[in-house]
Amino acid sequence: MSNDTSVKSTPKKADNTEKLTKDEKIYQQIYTAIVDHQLAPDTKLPEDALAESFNVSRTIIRKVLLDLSHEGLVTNAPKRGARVSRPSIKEGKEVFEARRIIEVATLPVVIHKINEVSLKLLKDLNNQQLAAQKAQDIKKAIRLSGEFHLELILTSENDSLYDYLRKLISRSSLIVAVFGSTQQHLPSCQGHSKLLELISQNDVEQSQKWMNDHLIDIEASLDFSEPNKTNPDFKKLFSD
Amino acid sequence: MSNDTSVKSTPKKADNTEKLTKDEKIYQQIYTAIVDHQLAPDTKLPEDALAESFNVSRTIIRKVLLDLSHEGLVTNAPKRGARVSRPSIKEGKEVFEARRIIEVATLPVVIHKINEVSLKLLKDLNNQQLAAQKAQDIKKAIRLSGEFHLELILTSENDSLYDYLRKLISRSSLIVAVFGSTQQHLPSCQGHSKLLELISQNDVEQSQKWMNDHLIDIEASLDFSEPNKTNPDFKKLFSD
DNA sequence: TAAAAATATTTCGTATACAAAACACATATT
DNA sequence: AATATGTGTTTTGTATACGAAATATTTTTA
Repeated sequence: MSNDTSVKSTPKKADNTEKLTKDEKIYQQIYTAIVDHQLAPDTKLPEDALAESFNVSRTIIRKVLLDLSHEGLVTNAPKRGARVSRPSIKEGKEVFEARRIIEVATLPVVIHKINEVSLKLLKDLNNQQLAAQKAQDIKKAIRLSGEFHLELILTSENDSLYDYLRKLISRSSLIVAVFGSTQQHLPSCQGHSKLLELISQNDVEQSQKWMNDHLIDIEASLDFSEPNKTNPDFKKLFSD
Repeated sequence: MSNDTSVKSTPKKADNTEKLTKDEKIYQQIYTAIVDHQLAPDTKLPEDALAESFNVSRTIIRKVLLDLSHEGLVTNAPKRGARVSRPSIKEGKEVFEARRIIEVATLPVVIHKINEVSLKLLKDLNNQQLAAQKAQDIKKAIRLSGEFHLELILTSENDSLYDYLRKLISRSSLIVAVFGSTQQHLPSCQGHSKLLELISQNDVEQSQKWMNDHLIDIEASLDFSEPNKTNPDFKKLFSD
């Protein structure tokens, strides 16, 4: 299709009434399956099989996989096909460092430009997230948390930054899939309530400090210590 | 090819000895033509014509154009083909705002991690740029300036940020093509010398201030006032 | 039996064919 | 004359075919 709508380079509200072309629908389905952890890292994504299950030709699938690789969710190895990306420890740390830099440095603009409508939307998202947490629906809570961070930067009215943060947050889902500790430390029981308060008070400095700590908290809930599961340590495994 | 090497998602030195596949070579050629202003914004990029001139099938060209659209250099309109992107005024301002945010906020990491080797490389790049400016080779100076900014962020050792800044700098070239004022204000006669000095002294605060001012300077050398040439004002044009 | 070689099978990379949409131009209509 | 309609051409979207590389399987050999 070669259109760039499937790339979602423009921030838009969840206006699901808009028509999606065939490849955009397929993109969305695979995208969702990956960030929702239904497709685990390293899962092979063979063109033939996908083409068959979506009833399209490989041409379409190849385009979708290429788009997903630009999003960082899929890794394409020449001549050996696409797999769901498995972020390395280094990549995991880099993504959170990038998020800290972007999200903290954008807050002054956000606070300067935010209005009542956005603030209400953010409060709604935060309430939904708190409800999901109370209901133990971790996945929903994580998704809503991501939406909150995105909605926040949307108020900066900078499409380029929005687009970049969207990619970082997508990749964060993958990173949680790989490095999320089993005991689910579940950071931020209070969600983003405190941040909203600070933003309402136009407190740039404290907002930035909160955001920085918040992202460090999330990162701290991950376990970057274990060796990458991609290369199992056979020596240790079979030494007896 | 569906490989992601053509996307250049990993920072690497200008190691031109590495083998490029056919589509990567084509990508590079079109990429260079665009950022060097040999292909002006809005120039149509018909698949057939490109396929013929590169002696490949449209399949390859479509992949290259898709990659370029992810880079932001090409805009793909469904069913009506690809064109060299013409950044709007809003996009132009956004790109420089994003650059300010990224490059200023990354400086603490850069200063923390920089070593003698990178510093020497940066000094070389800066000297080359000054020489190019003295020789009135504006295009070369601009290219070297971009390489300097990229090399700088490379020292932060964050591939994701590097990748994003690379895209922003590519798009900056396009923005200069569209909004660069004819009298070439030529900012930063001293290049990046002062910044290197501040970095050597580990002066985070002053470095950040310098970088912010520097990017504002560059932006100020552009003329965002004129109406977008894409939609010529016919009424004004033919009113006589 | 285990490693190596040969063969078969799968999967990817690319060219090509054809349908459908967009475009350009000529003709008709008011 | 300006807009509208129709027709032919160009260009894009998608499926498919085929060669080539990678993977899996079998056979051979030590």
